[in-house]
Amino acid sequence: MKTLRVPEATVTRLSIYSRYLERLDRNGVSSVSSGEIADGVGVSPAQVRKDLAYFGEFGTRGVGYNVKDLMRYTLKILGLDRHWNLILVGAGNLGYALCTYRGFNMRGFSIVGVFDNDLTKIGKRINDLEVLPMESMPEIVKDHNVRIGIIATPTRAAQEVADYMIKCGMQAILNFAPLPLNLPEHVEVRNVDLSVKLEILTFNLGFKSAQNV
Amino acid sequence: MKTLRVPEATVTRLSIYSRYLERLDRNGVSSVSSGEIADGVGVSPAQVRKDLAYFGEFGTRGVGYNVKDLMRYTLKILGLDRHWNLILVGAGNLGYALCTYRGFNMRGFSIVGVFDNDLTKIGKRINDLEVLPMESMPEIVKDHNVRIGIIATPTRAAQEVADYMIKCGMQAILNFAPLPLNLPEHVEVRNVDLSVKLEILTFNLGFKSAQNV
DNA sequence: TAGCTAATGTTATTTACTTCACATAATATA
DNA sequence: TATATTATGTGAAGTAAATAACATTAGCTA
Repeated sequence: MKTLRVPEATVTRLSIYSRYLERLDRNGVSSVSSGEIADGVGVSPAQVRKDLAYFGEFGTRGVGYNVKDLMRYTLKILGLDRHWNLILVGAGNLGYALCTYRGFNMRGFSIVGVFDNDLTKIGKRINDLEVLPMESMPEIVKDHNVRIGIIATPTRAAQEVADYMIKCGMQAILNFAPLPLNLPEHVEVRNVDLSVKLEILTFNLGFKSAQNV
Repeated sequence: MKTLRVPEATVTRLSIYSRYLERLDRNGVSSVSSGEIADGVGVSPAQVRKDLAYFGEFGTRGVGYNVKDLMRYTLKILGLDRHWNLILVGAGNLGYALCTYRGFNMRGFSIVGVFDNDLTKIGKRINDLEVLPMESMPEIVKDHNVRIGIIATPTRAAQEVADYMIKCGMQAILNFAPLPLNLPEHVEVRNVDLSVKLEILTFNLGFKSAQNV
C-alpha cells in the first residue's frame, strides 16, 4: 500500500462521499459509478477516483463500486469503523446545540462529558448528561477513554480551556471559538469558524455587485 | 488595480487577519508587521503579504502596517463596511444557537427573521424575534432587504428550504445541513459541516496510531 | 546626508492539487 | 467466442497555490 501524504481536501471529500454513500445505501442503491458520486456531491469523476486511489482499489473496471462495500471502506479510512467518545466545554447555546446534534451520533460520535466553569450552568442537564465542573474532566476522560475535545466557549476562555484539555490528555481538539489556538505540535486542532463562511459570501456578493457597476 | 481571481483560501485568511487586527486594535496596538500577523494566526509572513497584494498596497516598507487602517481595509474588502441582514430557517437547537451567537453581531450581521414549518415552534421567541411561518418570508425579506439566508434545518428539509429561499430572492445561502445542495449557478452557497472537521481529526488520529504500530 | 536596518511588494521557484487521457479489465451482445 | 461497451485506475500534463528570494523604500543613526 502506498504511503503518500494525503491532501486534507481529499479527506474532507472522503467524509462527504461517505455520507453520500450512506444515503444511497439507505435508498437501496447497491452499485454506483465515480460519475454518479461526482454528480451527487459536486466534484469531477476523476477527482473521486483519484481521492479513492490514495487508499487502494475499491471498484470493478467497467462496472463501478459496490455501495455497501465502498461505504464501509470510506468509514474505515476515516476511522469511523469504531465509536468515538468526546467531551465538550461550554454549556451555552452552541454547546447545547452540539450536544443535541444528531449528525454526530449518526457518525459514531458520543459526547460523554459537558463542562463549564459557570456555577449557574453546572448541574443543569443536557439530554442525559449533567453539566460538570472543569475539575471533573480527568475522571470522565479516564472512564470513557476520551481523546477528542470540543471547545464551545466564549473566545476569551478558549485558549485556557484548550491548555487544560491537553493536560487532561486530549490528542485532538475541535475549536468553535473564532481564535487561532496556540498548541503543541502533537495535538491535532481544527477550527470551525461560523462566520468565516458567511464572510466569503459577503465578499462574493460585493465582488459581483462591483462587476455589475 | 489588478483583477486576478482571488483564491478562496485567501478570502478565508483575510477574514481571520481581519479579526486578529480587531483584537490588536482593541488592545491598543497601532502598528504591526506581516511577521507578527503571521505568528498571530499561524501562517507564513509571505502568505500574509501575498494575500494582501491581491487587493492593493496597504503597508509601508521598512515599517509595517497601521493596524486601524489595515483593519478597515480588510473589512471593506470582505464587504463588512456595512450591515448585513440575514434570515434563518430552522428554529431548533442549532438555529437557536446561531440566532444568539455573538460572533455574527460583532461582524455586522443581524438575523432579522427566523422561520420554521413546525407549528409548535412558530410563535416562540428567540431574543427579540418571533419564529414565523415560512409564508412570512417574502415580507421580511422585502422589509429588511435581505440577500443571505441560513439553513439550520434537518437534512431532509434542506433542499426544499433552499429552493424556497431562492424564490424569495436570496442571493447567497449558508447551509448547515450535511447535504450538498443543488442550486442555480447565480446563487452563492457555502456549507458549514459540523462533523467533517471532526472526521478529519479521527482520520489523523487513526493515521498516527497506524504509524506507531 | 550617507550608510544601516527593517519590512514591504513582487518576481521566481517549488510544491501541491486537479484534470486529462488512455490502457486495462469486466460485462453484455451477437 | 469475438466484439462492443462501460467505467476503473493511473501516469502525464496542466493549473493553482505556497514559499523563497530579493529589490525597493522608509526611517533611524552617526
